[in-house]
Amino acid sequence: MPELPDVDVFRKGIESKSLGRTIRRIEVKDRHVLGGISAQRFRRSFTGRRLLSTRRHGKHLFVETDGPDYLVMHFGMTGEPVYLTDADETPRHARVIFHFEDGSGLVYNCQRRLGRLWLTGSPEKFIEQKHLGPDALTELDWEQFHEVLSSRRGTIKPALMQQELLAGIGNIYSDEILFQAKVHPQRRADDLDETTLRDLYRAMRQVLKTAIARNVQAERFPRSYLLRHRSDRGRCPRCGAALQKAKVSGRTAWFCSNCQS
DNA sequence: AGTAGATCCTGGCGGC
DNA sequence: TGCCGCCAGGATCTAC
Repeated sequence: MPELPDVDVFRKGIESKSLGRTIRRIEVKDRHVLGGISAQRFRRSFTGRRLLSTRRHGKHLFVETDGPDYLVMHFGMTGEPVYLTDADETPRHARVIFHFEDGSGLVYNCQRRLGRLWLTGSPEKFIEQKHLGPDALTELDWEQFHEVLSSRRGTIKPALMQQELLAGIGNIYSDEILFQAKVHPQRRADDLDETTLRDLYRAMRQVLKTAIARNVQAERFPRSYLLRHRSDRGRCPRCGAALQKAKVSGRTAWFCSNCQS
């Protein structure tokens, strides 16, 4: 579930709660979440290091340290950072805990264990190795967006979600963007005319920015957003019709068949 | 080239 | 009440 806006909010949280702190000790409670690195190597790389800056690319978060390695975080479906003061209890699904010298802590919490932590010497190389496309909000301009999608022969929804094409959009926000742009999730990408693609690009930027500005709290989102209504008895906030649910390339897509053509 | 389907993963929920 | 199976969905892999 953590998509681009969620990860950006996580990033800001880490900035304000953990930046500048020095790691005194690292507890790897579940080595399963470490992406192909041993717990020893992971601890050795980051113990004694200070957190210097953060950066987000799509759904990935990079934390720069004063050592040679960046910490890379991906949150899967249920991952989140949790910030501890010395009095706080460890959350239930703590997988890795960074204890800082001032007594505070940063927990990588992840219920379903689909998220991962890595280390990398270079975010650019990491992005390249993972074949991630440009960040949907900060890197993808209209020309690139047009180029990527106007030649796609497949369905629009999975194209928006494909991280190799553009990075950051998942199931929830692809539905929202398509709804705002009034595009049916099952339309072919190369079938959309220039104007519709423009609408889609504009909706993408507007939705992502709004979600970040509202701190990804659904109750603070505009009423006109699909996000607040995607449930079995949900109605379209625009026309009032019952929302439809369909499997589109293996994912549940919510949409309004009246508004989205 | 693109999609479908299985897999990984856990917990909540519907159905019987 | 108790248990089974389904579903959520991000990413990755295989098969077509």
